[in-house]
Amino acid sequence: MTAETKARVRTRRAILDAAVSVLAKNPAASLADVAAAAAVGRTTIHRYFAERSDLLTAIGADVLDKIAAATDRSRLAEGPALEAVARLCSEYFDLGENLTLVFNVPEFWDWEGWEQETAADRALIDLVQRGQAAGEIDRALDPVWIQHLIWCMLYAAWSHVHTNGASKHESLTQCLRSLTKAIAA
Amino acid sequence: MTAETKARVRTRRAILDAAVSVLAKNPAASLADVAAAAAVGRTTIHRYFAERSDLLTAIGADVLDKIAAATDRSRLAEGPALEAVARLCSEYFDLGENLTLVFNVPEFWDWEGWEQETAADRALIDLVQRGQAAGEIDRALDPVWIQHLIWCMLYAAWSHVHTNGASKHESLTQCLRSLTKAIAA
DNA sequence: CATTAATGGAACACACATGTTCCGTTCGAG
DNA sequence: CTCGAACGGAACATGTGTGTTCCATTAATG
Repeated sequence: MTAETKARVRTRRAILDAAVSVLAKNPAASLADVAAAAAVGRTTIHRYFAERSDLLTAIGADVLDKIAAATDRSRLAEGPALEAVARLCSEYFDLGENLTLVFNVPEFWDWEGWEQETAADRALIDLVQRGQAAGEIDRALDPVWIQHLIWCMLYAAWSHVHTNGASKHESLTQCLRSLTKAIAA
Repeated sequence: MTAETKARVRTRRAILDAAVSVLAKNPAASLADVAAAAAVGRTTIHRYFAERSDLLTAIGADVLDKIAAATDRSRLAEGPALEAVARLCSEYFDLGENLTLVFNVPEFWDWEGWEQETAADRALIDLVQRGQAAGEIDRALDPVWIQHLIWCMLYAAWSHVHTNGASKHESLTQCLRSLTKAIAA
């Protein structure tokens, strides 16, 4: 018998998903709110995550996994750099609440998990440098700034959807057009 | 004798400034934290702002004032549209913590104060439309999206300073270059 | 069917932010 | 100098989130 029963992984997922959804909209939400959204008792949450910080850490790790998966799907090494950037942004945009959560929840601003450079970070930086070497991407822009810019523009795109009621597709289109022009040579 | 003593306006300013500084870094900071930063007793804060929400409302109004002043200084009606946008961004960037505060404190996300269109909003939209009519600014981009984009890129610039230790000047330079290219025709 | 894992809910102690009251002290205008 | 405005600090009541314990119930497994 595995230590991780099917039931346990399912409820764990339910808690994580609900927490992402609730906290993305209200960073000050209580665990009772998360429990309600997950259709789970509040004590059950404490069974899986002893303290609130443990839940947040688990969420962070989960987001990192999703970012890694989205990066892999983007096949950054293939084709023109600008098109690869566009593919990556489309994938990242689909992270939805997982993306806005990182910006909205203060506990993630200086989270330890971001400090260490991930494979996804490395892949993006490499892609930008490849584009700069090939003359596709503006050499005057710092790759780290471009990385920062991409995340913030994706956040802007989602923010545009939520506050101005723009459609997801239209918002992403405007975002990609702006971003591509911003970093092009 | 005016109802507003010189001493009162000074402490009021001290509280507001301290609150902006503290809350920009930690949106969950207590009023005791604000009081300590303002070198003021906690009860004094309640003398000026009965409830926490009153303090936040006052901060919002103060930020709106600063935005209006910065917009006026930018003289958006003069010169090429792209240069006017750059002037405006430089002024807005100087708002510093007043800017990041609005992004970081959840209470401001759906604040009533933003709903009504201000003169600054109108001036920026008008400027963008003027630029589009003159062929300086990309006609395929929605003016409201551009407005959104400007704020988010300024936030990105400050974020770049804080997390990556970039210099303020260098960060603003990269931001302006990216933004100008992004919205140019 | 029987046993065990998994859950829900009540109850509790604890910590902390908030808002208020009260009183002594300090500062500044007249 | 004097008087009143402004302030600081202690104390208190309140509300709320957190983490824990305990017990009854339900679901899954063999």
